[in-house]
Amino acid sequence: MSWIFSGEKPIYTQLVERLQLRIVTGEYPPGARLSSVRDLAAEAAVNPNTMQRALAELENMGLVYSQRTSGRFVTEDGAKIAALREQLGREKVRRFLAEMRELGYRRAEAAALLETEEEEA
Amino acid sequence: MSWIFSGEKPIYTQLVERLQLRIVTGEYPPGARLSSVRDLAAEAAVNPNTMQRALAELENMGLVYSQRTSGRFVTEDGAKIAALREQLGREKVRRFLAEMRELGYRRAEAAALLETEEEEA
Amino acid sequence: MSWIFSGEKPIYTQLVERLQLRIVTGEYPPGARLSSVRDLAAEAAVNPNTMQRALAELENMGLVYSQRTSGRFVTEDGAKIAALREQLGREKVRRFLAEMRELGYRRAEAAALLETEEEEA
Amino acid sequence: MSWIFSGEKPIYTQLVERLQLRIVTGEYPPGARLSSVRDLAAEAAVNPNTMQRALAELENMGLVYSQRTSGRFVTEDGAKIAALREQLGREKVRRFLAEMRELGYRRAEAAALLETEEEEA
DNA sequence: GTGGTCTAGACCACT
DNA sequence: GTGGTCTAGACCACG
Repeated sequence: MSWIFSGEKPIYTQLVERLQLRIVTGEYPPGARLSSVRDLAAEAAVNPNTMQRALAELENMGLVYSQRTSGRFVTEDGAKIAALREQLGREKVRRFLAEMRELGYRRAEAAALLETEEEEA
Repeated sequence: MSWIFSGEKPIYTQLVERLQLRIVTGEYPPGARLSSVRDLAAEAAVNPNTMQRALAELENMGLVYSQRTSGRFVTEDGAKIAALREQLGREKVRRFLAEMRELGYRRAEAAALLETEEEEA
Repeated sequence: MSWIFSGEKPIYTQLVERLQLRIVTGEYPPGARLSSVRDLAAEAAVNPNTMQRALAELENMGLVYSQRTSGRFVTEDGAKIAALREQLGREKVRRFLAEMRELGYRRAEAAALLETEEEEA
Repeated sequence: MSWIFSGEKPIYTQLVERLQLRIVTGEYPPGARLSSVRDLAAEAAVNPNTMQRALAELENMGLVYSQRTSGRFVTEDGAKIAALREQLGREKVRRFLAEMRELGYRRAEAAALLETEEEEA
């Protein structure tokens, strides 16, 4: 996953999305310790304050928790992660359907087109 | 349809997309006369040259044709329009699948989620 | 043959060329009487003076001759017409070779390409 | 090669043709870096935007590609260049045959005339 | 410095 | 009035 930002949305928002992705896909597994804010910020080439803000957001959602002394960890609550995964999926689905409707596709047609599209490796 | 531009992509590109949408959805039916370059430009609040560029692009694709004195017209070639509609649809599908894959959804799962999503009016 | 002028060269020059063409191709056969200057001018939608100048040029070349009372006639000298035909042909050939040379084609290659080109009806 | 424009066709079209010629003849070899838009424009004594338009056209055809910061380059695809050379050649041939036909020459005769014409240095 | 985009405003041909 | 072209000049992102 690359750390490229779009300028369209605030950077911290994009950081939240990328980190959610890593959690949801298991790249950051439940219970895993995250790198330090400073290291994550350096890796993403953003200001530490920006990264801090993104992590606070994740903490707010209950996706990560911090222990004063030992750092930040991904939640062990698998259900929460699964729920996030579904929520994000549904958002994508909703946007997809909206865009297809703009093109004049009803859901059935969109689904049909989906079936005939080859899946990449 | 609103004329709001994102700054992400060049304006003329976004103009092309909006106009394609209008053609594909039949808002501009085959054979219909478009407003003049100047009028369309005024409507979209862009420079006439920018609108001209977008229209030239559409002309290149064979979606519209221009007659010296009487204006620009949507192609009467329904197959071409249908092909564009499918192409645009496939692009959406491809991007959707890619995004879902990022979330760890394979196509079958994505399709399943699609089926359970209520379709808006 | 249409009477469309290019603006590139003087109109009377273009008239000369068109009339030469008609003579060379036999559309105006040897000895044939030409329409009056006024009629020809009307047909070509040019000023009679312009047509007059073109005809004078043709007369200078000996391709047409005028009889005071009865009008203008195409020369009966078949050799002269044949010579013109060849001269015009050679001019085309020369220009063709020059253009092909610009593209990096030597004569043999140009001739080869010529052979493989289908002749239209 | 001189930068003289005919007024018959748009300047940017003529620019495209001249540049194609330079590519096809190898004056701009495959992979070669073109001068900057501004320099080429100055050389041809046209507005940079006009030259830009011509270059964009060439880019559309895949004859050149641009790299954000370092400039424009001739394609390395020799086959593409060869194809263009042949296409341009065929166009000349077709026009030549059409003109000869106007003079009453069939292809065989035109070819014969071609053979007897001295090739210039 | 490079390419790329956009605006503003003018002029042309065509009818 | 229509589309089309051209110029002039500005601004941007990328390195």
